[in-house]
Amino acid sequence: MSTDFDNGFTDLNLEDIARLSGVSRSTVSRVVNHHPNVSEITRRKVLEVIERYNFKPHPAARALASQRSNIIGILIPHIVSDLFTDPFFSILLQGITTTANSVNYSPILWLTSATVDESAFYDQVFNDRLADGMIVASATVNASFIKRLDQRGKPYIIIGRPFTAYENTSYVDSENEQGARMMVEHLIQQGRRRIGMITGRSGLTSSHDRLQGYISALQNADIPIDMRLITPAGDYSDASGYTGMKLLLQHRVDAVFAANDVMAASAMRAIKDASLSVPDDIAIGGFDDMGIARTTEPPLTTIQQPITQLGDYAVRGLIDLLEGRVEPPFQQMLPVKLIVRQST
Amino acid sequence: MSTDFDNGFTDLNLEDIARLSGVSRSTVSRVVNHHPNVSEITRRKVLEVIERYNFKPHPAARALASQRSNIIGILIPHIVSDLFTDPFFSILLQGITTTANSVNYSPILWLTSATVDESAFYDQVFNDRLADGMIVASATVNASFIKRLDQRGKPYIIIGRPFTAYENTSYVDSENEQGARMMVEHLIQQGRRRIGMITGRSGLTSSHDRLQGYISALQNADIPIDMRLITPAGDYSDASGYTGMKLLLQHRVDAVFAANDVMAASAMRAIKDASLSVPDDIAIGGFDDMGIARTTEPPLTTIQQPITQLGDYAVRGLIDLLEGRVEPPFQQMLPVKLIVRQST
DNA sequence: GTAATGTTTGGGAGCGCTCCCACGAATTTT
DNA sequence: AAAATTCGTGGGAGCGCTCCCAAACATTAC
Repeated sequence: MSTDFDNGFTDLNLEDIARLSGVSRSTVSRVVNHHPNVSEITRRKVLEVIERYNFKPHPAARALASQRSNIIGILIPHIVSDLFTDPFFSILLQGITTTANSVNYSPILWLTSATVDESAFYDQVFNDRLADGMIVASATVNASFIKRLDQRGKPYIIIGRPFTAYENTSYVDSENEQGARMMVEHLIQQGRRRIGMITGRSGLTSSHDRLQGYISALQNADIPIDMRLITPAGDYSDASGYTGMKLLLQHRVDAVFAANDVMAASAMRAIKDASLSVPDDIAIGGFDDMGIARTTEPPLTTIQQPITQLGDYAVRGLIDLLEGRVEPPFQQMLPVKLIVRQST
Repeated sequence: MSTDFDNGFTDLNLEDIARLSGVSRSTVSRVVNHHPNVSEITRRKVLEVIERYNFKPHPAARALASQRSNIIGILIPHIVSDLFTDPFFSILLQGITTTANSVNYSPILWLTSATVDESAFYDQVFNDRLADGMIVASATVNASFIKRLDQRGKPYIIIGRPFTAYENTSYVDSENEQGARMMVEHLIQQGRRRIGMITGRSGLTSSHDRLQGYISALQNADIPIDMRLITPAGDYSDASGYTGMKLLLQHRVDAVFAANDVMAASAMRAIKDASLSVPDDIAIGGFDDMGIARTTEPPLTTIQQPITQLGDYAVRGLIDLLEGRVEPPFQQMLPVKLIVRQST
């Protein structure tokens, strides 16, 4: 079937294009899908008709026949408040979407939210028959989550290395440990010796890895680890940065590495409130290079994460998995960069 | 066809369910789609089998046969930097996604980004054959954009009332004008008389409407409009709030209404840098009730927008349009709320 | 020259649904 | 009582593609 002007829109199918260009349905299909065995002359002829009528194959028909939808699911199982305050997910989403679109995939979105029944939501997600594969954007996935992901039988990639069973799961992540080490080495090189750390939310590999980097930098420099200089209760929040810094002030630190920029900024406030100065009395280093790092006073030395590329690699890796070009697990760590500003 | 345990997953089709429950394909289809004419006993029998095998109809097959995909496109044609700094879109996306999922629709995402060829991107979006309808989240759509949207022949809803031709286009928006009026009336009620305004980015209906609300509040109170108290170059950015406030300081204002919270916060910095105090010397009101409004010193009086509901209404409106329950244009303005904190 | 191989093309079957039509059974009307 | 209507159900056709197979033709090898 094919009504020519459906809502003022040409809406033809393969068969119509075939008729209009004097070839068979199969040949048009070959042209559309860039199959090799089509003579140049036929290809041109068909392409011309396709272009003239602005023909696009019907995605549902294609999906049904080929059993591939060219749709990838993006799951962001995060609590609302994180989305509010943290542009990380916005940027990530942009990276994923841009790359997906450029390789002819459409991203469909699953977000949890406070108002929704979690278990029903996950049933929906895990029973989805539409997406060819999925990207899970969260570092908090646990073993049972990964198990369900595996049971689903379709490729997936996690953004942020998970703690559990990660030997066999596919992920992309930033070099958190190396970034933290770079930051602390930088502080040491500036002559700082009593270097404190405000840690991230426990249970996340990013927090773990950043702490690890801090420790290894100190060890490499033969500076003894002083447990009192590591705040126990940091959780990436503004508030925990402030209270963490208050604690560290009692131990006469001359530098502090905060596990993210938000905490670094609130630590700076705590320092000022104690009538001390950054970086003269205490140097501050952050992590993430969010917008806030540029607006603090003084601007914040921090570690830049390649967030957009995280999304980009996740999509490309997933598609490689999907098309069988690589075998799981697909694992990729992306380099980070030290951005020196005036806080150190 | 139907292999029973495909990747450890039951993956049956209608035909299989029909055979397993001793009825025909058609009857199963009726059960799945909640058609009325199925006897209670048959329905139960079929539902039991469906549940036992966790059957879900194949979305592509369904879409092909019914010519409806239950997918809605979400277009956010915004520059990167906005996404970075403004949680508006994150919250909106969450609202849209949550509602869509709850009514069995899947949202697919289109985001522009700096690295992508705009015209190719829009060709892709406007030629999409997958989505049943789309939600455009941007107040900057112009007449030619709306024309293409109309030509596409599928329902759409714009979030944010557009300037052009809006009589016939469907949109949902917040009561920006009314919100601004409420804020300025509040300032007047607090005894303020020289009330300045830092405007939003020109070309957006939100900026226009908020300015309009400011003007009408003053007029209602018989306070003459002083053009020098309206900054010409506000654009919703941190920087423009600061410079705008610097300008207003030269005209001895006793209150300022900033068209968003970001500018209100930077205006407060400008006031402090001039050694004046908020609210004693100058009261400040914002708009949006973003997270920042709670962390300024003092906390910011502002107007709360129902962002999540904006997404919710957009989805519901779109589906009503899709299913022919309402005729376009679907237009809806959502109420806003004055949140009084300590800055006024 | 013929045989073997490679290239290009068309047609059939099938993907898993929906939707229409038809038929028999149950129910209501006359 | 038969006729008319409603209800419940099954089967066929079709949605618009892909993919396999075979036929037709061109090319190369022997």
